[in-house]
Amino acid sequence: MKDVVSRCPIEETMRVLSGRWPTLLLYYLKDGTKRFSELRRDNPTVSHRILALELRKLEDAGIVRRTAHQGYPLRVDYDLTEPGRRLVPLIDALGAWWVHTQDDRTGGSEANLETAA
Amino acid sequence: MKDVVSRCPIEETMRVLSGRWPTLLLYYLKDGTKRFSELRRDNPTVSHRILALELRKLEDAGIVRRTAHQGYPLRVDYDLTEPGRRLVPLIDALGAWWVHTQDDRTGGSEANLETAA
DNA sequence: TGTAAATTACGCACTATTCTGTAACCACGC
DNA sequence: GCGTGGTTACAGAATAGTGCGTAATTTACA
Repeated sequence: MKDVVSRCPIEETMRVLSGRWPTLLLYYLKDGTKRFSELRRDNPTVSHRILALELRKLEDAGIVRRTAHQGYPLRVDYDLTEPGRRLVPLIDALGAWWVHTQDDRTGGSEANLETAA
Repeated sequence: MKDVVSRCPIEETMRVLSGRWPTLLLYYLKDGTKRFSELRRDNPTVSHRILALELRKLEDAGIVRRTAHQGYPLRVDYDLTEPGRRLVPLIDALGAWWVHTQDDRTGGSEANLETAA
């Protein structure tokens, strides 16, 4: 459960996307470039340590690109890579699945789809 | 961070699918009905406690249906519900995304798509 | 003019919480 | 006693949060 490299692509993908933060960060980054502090403001419940760790994980996975500008009060930009952008609609589809499923349970006939755009 | 019901459907979906086992179980169940012990054999690295917990989680989420036959040496069947079956192609798409992404890194021009059907 | 404070993006150490695994046990019918 | 599906009790591992420190520079203020 440590360095087991599975050959299963789904397992590999879930290794990166599992947890609360990865998909949320994808969600906030799909609008464009964000700075570290902006991402913290977007989501105040994540600690800075975890945010840094998660961003690094996404960077290692090739989903997010980190751009550090050397300068005075320090400044780092994050944005999605091409693979990262390709991931966005898939994650949106998962959200739509959830909405659809809840809809089946609570409502019934009248669809009240709120498919994330 | 305990019983916080988020309004974000993606977060809700990931709450169920996060971790190693949910997507794997979906994968094994997409072929049809399986018994508890079959799922253990399919995936020997999961402990039976965790398997029971994960199956219950998926059942609560409405993804898996549990059918207990009362009888001699006890027998329980698991299979996917309708929402569960709708989830399968989305998960396959995540796998395909991974394959594609790895392909971009190692290979380059010639696409070697293995989009799971 | 000197000093303190704020800013930004973290790293490190420590703690708290959560997850996962092991082992034992239950019920049942044979 | 065996095998089935499942639960509980406890232990260890993984994950998450808190708070302090750092770098360089600007601002706050007496």
